[in-house]
Amino acid sequence: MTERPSNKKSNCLSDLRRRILTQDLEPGAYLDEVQLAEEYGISRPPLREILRQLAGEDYIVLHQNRGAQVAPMTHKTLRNFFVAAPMIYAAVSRLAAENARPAQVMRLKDTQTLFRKAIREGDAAERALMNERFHAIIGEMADNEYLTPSLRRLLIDHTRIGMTFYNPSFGALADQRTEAADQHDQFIELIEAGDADGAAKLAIAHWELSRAEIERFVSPTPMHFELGTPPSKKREKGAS
Amino acid sequence: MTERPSNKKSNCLSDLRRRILTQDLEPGAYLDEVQLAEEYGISRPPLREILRQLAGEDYIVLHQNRGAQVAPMTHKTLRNFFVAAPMIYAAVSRLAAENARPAQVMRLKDTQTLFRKAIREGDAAERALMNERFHAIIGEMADNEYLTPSLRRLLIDHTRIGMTFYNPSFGALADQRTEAADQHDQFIELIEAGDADGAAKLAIAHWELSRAEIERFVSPTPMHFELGTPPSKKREKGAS
DNA sequence: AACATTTTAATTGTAGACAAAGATAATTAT
DNA sequence: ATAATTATCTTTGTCTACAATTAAAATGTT
Repeated sequence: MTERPSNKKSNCLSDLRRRILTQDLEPGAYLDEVQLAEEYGISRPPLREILRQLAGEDYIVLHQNRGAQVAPMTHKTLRNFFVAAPMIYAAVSRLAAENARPAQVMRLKDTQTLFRKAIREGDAAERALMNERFHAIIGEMADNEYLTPSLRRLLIDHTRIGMTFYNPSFGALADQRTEAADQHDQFIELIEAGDADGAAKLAIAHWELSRAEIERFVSPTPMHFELGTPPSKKREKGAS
Repeated sequence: MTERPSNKKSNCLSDLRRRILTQDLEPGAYLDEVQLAEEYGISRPPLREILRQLAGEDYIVLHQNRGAQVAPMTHKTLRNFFVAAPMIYAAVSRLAAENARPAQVMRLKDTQTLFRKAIREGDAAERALMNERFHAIIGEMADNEYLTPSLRRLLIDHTRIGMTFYNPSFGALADQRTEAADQHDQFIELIEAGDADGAAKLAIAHWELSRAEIERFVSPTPMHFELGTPPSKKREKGAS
């Protein structure tokens, strides 16, 4: 309420990103402009600008005269993800090791600290967000404006998939998370050492670990992705 | 003037894309909201939505309280482009050959017809746009939402670079363009035949041809990219 | 009672007016 | 005359109100 307008707006933007990444706003959910505008203390025009930007970043999809929808997960999502992820992750990690700057490495270490803390405390959303931030920083390090768009897109769904499959009662995943955190430490070391080949190789290993976790959940049961609700049918509000 | 509002808006969006791709709006140029709003017969709020979307698509960059700037070309542009382009183009072309649908192939052929026509008639802008569309359709065929973001980003600058280096008085480029058009025909054949390896291989060859053209112009003289004008200095209007 | 049609309500899209921030011009002091 | 400060103007950012479109409800018809 006492914030400057632009702060409220950027806060709204980052918070909507957060809510989509953590599945607080679920894939396929429809967003209500007036409700969100009130919630973030801004009027509809600036909110609509934010929705357009989120659409450009592929967090949401806009439908003519029928509002904004959180980007749905389709049956093709996982298959396409498996094709693109290792290629982009490896390429970005390689470039990050070549181009990383000390200030960026510091931010990476800070994020890793928060990542481990979230694992310790069993905070699924925070863990997913810090993992996303970790890899987004590696993307910044790569400093290649032609690869970051796909990396960002991958991270959106990778984070959401990670939230979907999160199951604190399943003990085997605890080991998986510990190993993932250890690999993050290795990323930091390799990037600091400028070891491009090592970073690319680690990216593949890191990917394979994540892939194994995903496949373990996908294989036995049919995928429980939300299919996007068609616009003409009854629309569920995401922020109810 | 007699158009329905939403038509005016989508027309504005696509026309701004066109003007940026053809360098009618040059890299680094600043855009005037009121001027553009008048030009396209809409008010500022919807125009600002469009600018946000274009920012999300990386056509332009927004600066807090100092307006929208056409995405600048920096000294790193070409280097990063050379790293990312062959990888993305090859991957996308491979997937296109695997997944292309007949209706898409038809659109590809139509675009190719327009592409050859533009070459014949020496229409540089139209040629650049039809080349962009051709490769964007291949991107659609690939049907992988994680690769298209980077492909789109590459095509923006590839198209702009093509316009920059376009020189109708230089005869050697005529051969280059003919060969590029022939390769487009080969793309169509390979995609229709579902030859993934062939399409990926052709993508590399197509890239090498383009790369050679670019390097021929870059080598002798220093790059004549526009560096983005810093916001605090006097700002040139793009649509003057 | 089921279906089609009309009426009502809710939501999205747009416009014009106002507020705030930044850049430029003018003024004053040294 | 030059530099700093103030004032003006331009441009961006936001809000409220209105228009248009779509979804839902109600009414009427077969």
